[in-house]
Amino acid sequence: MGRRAAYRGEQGLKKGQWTPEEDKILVKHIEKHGCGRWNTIPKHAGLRRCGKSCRLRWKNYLNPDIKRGPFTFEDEKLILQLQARLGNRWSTIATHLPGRTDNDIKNLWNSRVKKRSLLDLDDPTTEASPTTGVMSQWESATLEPEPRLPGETSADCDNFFDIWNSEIVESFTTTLAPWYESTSCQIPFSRTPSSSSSALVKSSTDSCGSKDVDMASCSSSSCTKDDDDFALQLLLDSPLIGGDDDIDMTFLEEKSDGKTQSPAVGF
DNA sequence: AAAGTCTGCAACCGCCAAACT
DNA sequence: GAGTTTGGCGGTTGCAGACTT
Repeated sequence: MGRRAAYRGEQGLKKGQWTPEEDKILVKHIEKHGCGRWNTIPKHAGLRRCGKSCRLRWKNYLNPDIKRGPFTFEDEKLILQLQARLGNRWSTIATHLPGRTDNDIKNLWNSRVKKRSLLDLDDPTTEASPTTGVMSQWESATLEPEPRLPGETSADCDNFFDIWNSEIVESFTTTLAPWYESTSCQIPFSRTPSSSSSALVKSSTDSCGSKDVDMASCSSSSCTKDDDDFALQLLLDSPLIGGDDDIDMTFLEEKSDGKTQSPAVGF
């Protein structure tokens, strides 16, 4: 799969799809010499590519550390949470998903957002729903690059996860109750007592057309895609994330001793 | 079976910041 | 300190395969 047919760019540099031969040359060179100065690599390796292109090819495709295959539900949930917290800082988000590249995450996000915005357009009744606010904020987050948070470190992100794992899921169920009741839905998630991480369990009944699925007893591999999609959809639809503030989110700030900075999309 | 449409994703582009001269 | 180079990032594009009609 490639972006465009290979062609020669300026100065005889090749662009477009990488061939298996080029891949082999690049991998061999990096295995032997490491990836130091990308601009010198094509010259030394004998590739007619720019350094940038080599770097990208290695980083997004050839690097053996890259995890391939579809994202799990947990991965997607994590991305959702991180995006809500960090905005479109894909490289930062990628550091929390070992083996996943920022490009993969970006692609996943873009396809999800695209899907969602089309759904919203198709269904005018979503106008009054909290979902609309969520999506418009996500989309605006895409359009307006969030300013870098000065001095933010991965430790700050970890702090966020501590908060998330300890408090948010609980708050998720309690805070959302009024909304789900108002929409005749049952709260779709409850927290498993034994779970230390952010395990969410779909309730066994609901009035919104969900199926009876116990997410806790269901590994990502044994769950059907529909189930995963359904659960993710509910997260996406949650008014908790970025809604227009009928919901008190101050517990986040209190819990984090002021470390939690105001999020890109309204946490 | 063919044509049209959709989706996933590899790769390019432009911008920015850090490092180097 | 100014100019240049390099690496990194996020946004976007468009091809190819999957799916639908």
